[in-house]
Amino acid sequence: MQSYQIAIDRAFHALGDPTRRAILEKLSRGPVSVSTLAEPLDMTLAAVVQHLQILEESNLVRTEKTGRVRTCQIEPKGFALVEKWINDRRILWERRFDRLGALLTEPDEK
Amino acid sequence: MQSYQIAIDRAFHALGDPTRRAILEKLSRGPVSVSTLAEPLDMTLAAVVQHLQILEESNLVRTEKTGRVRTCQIEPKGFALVEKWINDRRILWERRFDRLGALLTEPDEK
DNA sequence: GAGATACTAAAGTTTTTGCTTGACAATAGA
DNA sequence: TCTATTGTCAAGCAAAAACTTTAGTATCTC
Repeated sequence: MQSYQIAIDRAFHALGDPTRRAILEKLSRGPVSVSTLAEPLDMTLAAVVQHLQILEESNLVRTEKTGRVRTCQIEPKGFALVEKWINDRRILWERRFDRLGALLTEPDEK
Repeated sequence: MQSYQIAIDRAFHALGDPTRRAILEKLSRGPVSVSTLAEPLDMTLAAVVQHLQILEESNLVRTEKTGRVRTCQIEPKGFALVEKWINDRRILWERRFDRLGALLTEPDEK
């Protein structure tokens, strides 16, 4: 399996683009085909497919082809990774904040 | 105040770069100066300052200059925004999943 | 006040990204 | 079978992003 770091890199990079986030917003309402996904977007189908490849490689989207239509849906794994990264940071900075609070409320502690 | 959409765009774009995430990782352990932040990174100080500007504009970092040294620290607002976006998506796709589950466990429902 | 430190600002270069184009494959429906 | 639909692939291009260079300014320390 690919390293945690690479997976994090891919997921955050994928989320960095507004078009890809728009795709994810639509997919969170339910699975749709590539051309349905492309329709409201002001770009060619080929461009949308490229975005989908990036989303799939970062485990934010899963796709499956049946006949000639590829259906796309949300894949929670990538999201979980991103949330974990943020949470890990928060744990660190909140722990610091707690220590600071303790220091301020108990200034005589040795 | 800037629109929610612009704030989201900035925060996700800022998090998309690995160097900026490395900066955030360091800052979550506590406030540091710009040059301390730059030291382990394989780039010039000027480049780090540019990253910091982006992080500050996206409310992920707050900085304050005292004398000649600028001290940087985590600013939770940007993180909260990102988490909210992800959570909003999850609410949608999990609701769908629940309905699907109900449909599968109670197939005779009219 | 002289030198060292800690940045800042602007311009230029290089790399990456997002997108298009055009040519093509596979499947569905008449 | 022929035609429209749905998607794929690879090459190329323009804009954006990341980074460097150069030339500063402000402040600290001696």
